[in-house]
Amino acid sequence: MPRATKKVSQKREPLSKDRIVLKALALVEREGLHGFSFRKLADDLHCEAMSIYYHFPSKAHLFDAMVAHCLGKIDWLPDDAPWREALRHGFASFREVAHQHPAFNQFLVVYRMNSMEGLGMLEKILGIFLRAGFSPEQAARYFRLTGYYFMGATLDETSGYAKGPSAAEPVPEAILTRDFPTVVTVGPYFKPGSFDDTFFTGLDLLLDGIEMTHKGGSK
Amino acid sequence: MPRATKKVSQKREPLSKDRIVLKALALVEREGLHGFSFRKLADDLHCEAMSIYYHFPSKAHLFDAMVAHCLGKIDWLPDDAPWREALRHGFASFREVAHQHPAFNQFLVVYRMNSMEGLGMLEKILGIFLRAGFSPEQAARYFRLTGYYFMGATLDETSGYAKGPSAAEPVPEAILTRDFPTVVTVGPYFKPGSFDDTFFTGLDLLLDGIEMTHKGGSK
DNA sequence: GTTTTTACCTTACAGTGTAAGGTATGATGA
DNA sequence: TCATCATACCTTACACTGTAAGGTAAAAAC
Repeated sequence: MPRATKKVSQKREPLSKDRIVLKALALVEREGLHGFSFRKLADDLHCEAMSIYYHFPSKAHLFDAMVAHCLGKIDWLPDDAPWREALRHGFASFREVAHQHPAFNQFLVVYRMNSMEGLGMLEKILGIFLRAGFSPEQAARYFRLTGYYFMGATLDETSGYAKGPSAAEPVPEAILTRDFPTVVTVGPYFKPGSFDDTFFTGLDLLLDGIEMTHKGGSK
Repeated sequence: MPRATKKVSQKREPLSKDRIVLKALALVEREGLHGFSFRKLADDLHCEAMSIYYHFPSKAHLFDAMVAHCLGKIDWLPDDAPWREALRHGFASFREVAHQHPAFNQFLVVYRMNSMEGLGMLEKILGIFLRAGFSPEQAARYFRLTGYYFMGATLDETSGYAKGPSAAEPVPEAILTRDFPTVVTVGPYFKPGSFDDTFFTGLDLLLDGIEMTHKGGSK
């Protein structure tokens, strides 16, 4: 059906970047990344689509602001905290933010952190490694390792296999049990119940490995 | 500019699923995931957009087939290979495929593996863990850990920070050096030169950790 | 020789981001 | 007080998207 062309003329709070960003994030969660559009967002805001352009010159700019909003919610320990705790805490907080916006997280993980807020996050994490005494080269490498793991983890947790089918033609149950017995056997353990445990197990595994090169090498 | 409405009537090879899939993958690499469209694909195939619908009932079905094509190119060691080598080899091969299709990889990593080929991949990896003597629960967990890392790694390698700006308003050089000194210091080490090293360092770190629980626990 | 199937094309439609330009309201300067 | 200007929003229009509905020429099946 076509969307309502005439709106009831009603009092409504004026637009603002913050209000638009919040409604946009909510819309993405309601309709999915794919289902998001300026028209639907305008409906939610009780305004016309083009009014949004007064506040954001393009969809890309709006999405930048949404990323910035999410990154801004990450909690970091003070700079003098021990590096392992600082990393664990930062990643855990980031992960919580990702879980608050599962649909938007699909955008977040492929977002290149070249905005002010994105660079701020890089600065935070790289700073933790450098202050811990790692060389710039080590910092870059370990940032990558932990970042890889983190991105993949939140991505899978928010929109992976456990979230149900995305293939256009999902495999029927009968064929599943016949052709993929291992998947069926292991399937029950793919439930979100163990997400937390699994996540921190892997993160600690990586941090253990990183800590060992630290103690052994540059001390 | 509008695309040419009249085509030069010329001999051309008939359509086929394979030909469409290959051209579609090429188009995604040329124009990006965002720039892909059935009209452009039809131009490349020298046919009309709707002709593609004879072979694929929807864009989702076509993209499923593209995923299947990519997954089909992954090389796996025989079932009797040692589990660590089998995993390393499979992931390394998958990674090569991902690097052959960097733009499409953005779709691949968020793809839920519920298609025949996706489940086939799950079956392969879970099988490696089970044959190695891990319990189904361990298999699920370690599949997750390694999978998280792998997905994040290929994602960052194919479209991460090192690939240049994606933010609508990238931060100017001057502000970068002023506000993000750590990023600037570490920046040189973010070049793709060390991708291979970094990837296998992290993978081995995880496999080391996994191997230790194996030896210690269920032997 | 008739019918059916295959492989493609034409047209049309609702929805997309957004360029171009219009308009009501309030602030500012004379 | 009146003209001017900026702000905040809206209207219209355009080139694009995926795809539903239906048409058509050639090949295959009977």
